[in-house]
Amino acid sequence: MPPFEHPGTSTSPQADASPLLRRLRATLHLTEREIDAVLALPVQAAEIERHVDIVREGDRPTRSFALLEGFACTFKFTGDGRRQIIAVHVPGDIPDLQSLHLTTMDVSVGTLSPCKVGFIQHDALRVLCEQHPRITGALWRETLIAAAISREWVLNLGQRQAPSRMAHLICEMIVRLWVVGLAADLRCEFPVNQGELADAIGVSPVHVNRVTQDLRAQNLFEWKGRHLRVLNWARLVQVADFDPTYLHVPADFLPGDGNVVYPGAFGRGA
Amino acid sequence: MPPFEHPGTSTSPQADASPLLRRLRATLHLTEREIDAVLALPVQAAEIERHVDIVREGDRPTRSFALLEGFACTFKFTGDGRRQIIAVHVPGDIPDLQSLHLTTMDVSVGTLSPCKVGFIQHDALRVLCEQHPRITGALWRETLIAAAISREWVLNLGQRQAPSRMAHLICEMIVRLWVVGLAADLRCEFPVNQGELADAIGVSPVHVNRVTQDLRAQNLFEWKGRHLRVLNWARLVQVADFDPTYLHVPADFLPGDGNVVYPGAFGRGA
DNA sequence: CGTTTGGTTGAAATGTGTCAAACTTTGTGG
DNA sequence: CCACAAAGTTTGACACATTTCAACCAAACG
Repeated sequence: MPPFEHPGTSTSPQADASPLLRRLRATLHLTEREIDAVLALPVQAAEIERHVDIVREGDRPTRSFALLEGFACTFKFTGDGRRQIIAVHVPGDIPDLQSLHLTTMDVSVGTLSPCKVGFIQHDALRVLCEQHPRITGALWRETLIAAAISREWVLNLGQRQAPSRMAHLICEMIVRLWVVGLAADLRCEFPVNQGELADAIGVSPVHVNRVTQDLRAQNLFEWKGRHLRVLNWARLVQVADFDPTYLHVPADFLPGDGNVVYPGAFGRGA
Repeated sequence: MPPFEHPGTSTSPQADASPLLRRLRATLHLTEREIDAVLALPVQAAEIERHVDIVREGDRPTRSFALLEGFACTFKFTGDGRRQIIAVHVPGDIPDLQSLHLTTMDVSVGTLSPCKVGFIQHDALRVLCEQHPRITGALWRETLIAAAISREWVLNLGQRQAPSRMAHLICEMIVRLWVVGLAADLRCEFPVNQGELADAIGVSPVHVNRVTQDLRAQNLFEWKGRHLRVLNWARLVQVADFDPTYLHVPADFLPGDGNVVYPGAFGRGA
């Protein structure tokens, strides 16, 4: 499938940066002036179909994009064609923000579902950063959280077995979607098939199938079509060995009404 | 073992930030003023023994540190006590720079060998960044490269088998050390034992032993004590499926005298 | 309604883990 | 400089999680 080229007729010429703004304001109190500056960003909106690459390994982009609606993922191939999904992106993310400072893409980003995205030229972002140091900090922070997530994935792939890996990915998705209001009631869109999940947790599609049945049998969640519903959050967290610290979300933004005990950095005795 | 506390008598009270400076200048031309600003940073030097934690998961540091000499690593435990080494740090790195913008550490950093480090208060870094936007960019870039490295580790752990994983880690170490002049002639310090290597590539120590013997038998490298010597770089790169793009090192800074063909982002036919 | 996409199953092959013991090297104190 | 302890490496036998292959089935789709 060809990569995403310049937006065609299906593209609305402009969009506002409000999802981006919402994201930044979640952790940082912005002044009027800063808010205006973000909203003044020239954003080129585009709708992109499922399973289309937006940027590819080797590209040298002059713009980044904010994911406004839908799901995307970052991935990479080994020399013999095995794909690893390295991150899943949810609305509000800026999946290729790193290209602002790293000229060559070392990964590809593609859509998992139909998406709405907003492209922003690097020049515009650079001006924004120069004039608003606190926004620089907030964007930098975004890239640091993305980095924290890949670090956790390293742990997940390196040390946990398939059932935990899978539960862990689901926990992460739920929390991140919860934060942006897309997983109220522990239900969410999850437009991924078993093969894609397999590429994300580093196991074969067949094994994903078996593990899924197992977890389903334990009544941890329902997953059908593009919809996911967690039935037993506390237990899922336990199976996943999930500690949300790495997501750097304030504690009161986490799902689980206070009854769920996350392992926590000090939960495993000294 | 207790974490690293306030530097004791073995600590020389100050050090200069020149290794840090060298790193920044590698990709960015700094002005006199910028150079002076970096050198003026108050750096508190300390010598730290092998196998000591410098920062721990859950900490809320008010400073970061530059690794001046020696090897360190970032790691994390699962709930049942399995350790994953998430990154290996070489001189010039700032392993916990993320704490500048993320208040709580989501990983630990510890020494692999005796190290010399230089602590820098976050306040000082923040002032530096405010006054020198290009230095902000360079530091941000450093964190982005660290992120790119963990992404590659995700691929490595998720899709490659033990022999490739191991070869890949060695290739990465060689390139990163080569860049800072510590792997001339494809030899370098590698103060890691088989158990630690196991934690880094996500396999058991026993299996590391077997795989090592295998790769050694193929005359790819010698590894004895704390010293590593690559005997067949081209072949090692091949076994590792190693494409150094993700390290974001200019091509002419790579080892291999031009005869080595790295797979490259487009080396696998489209 | 047929075609495509995605899910499910079983049996056999395999890479890696585990355990426990022996061996070798390195470091250290007498 | 030796002797001993500690740390690290090597081995074998066996267990097990996961892969592979191939077939079949079910649901979604146009």
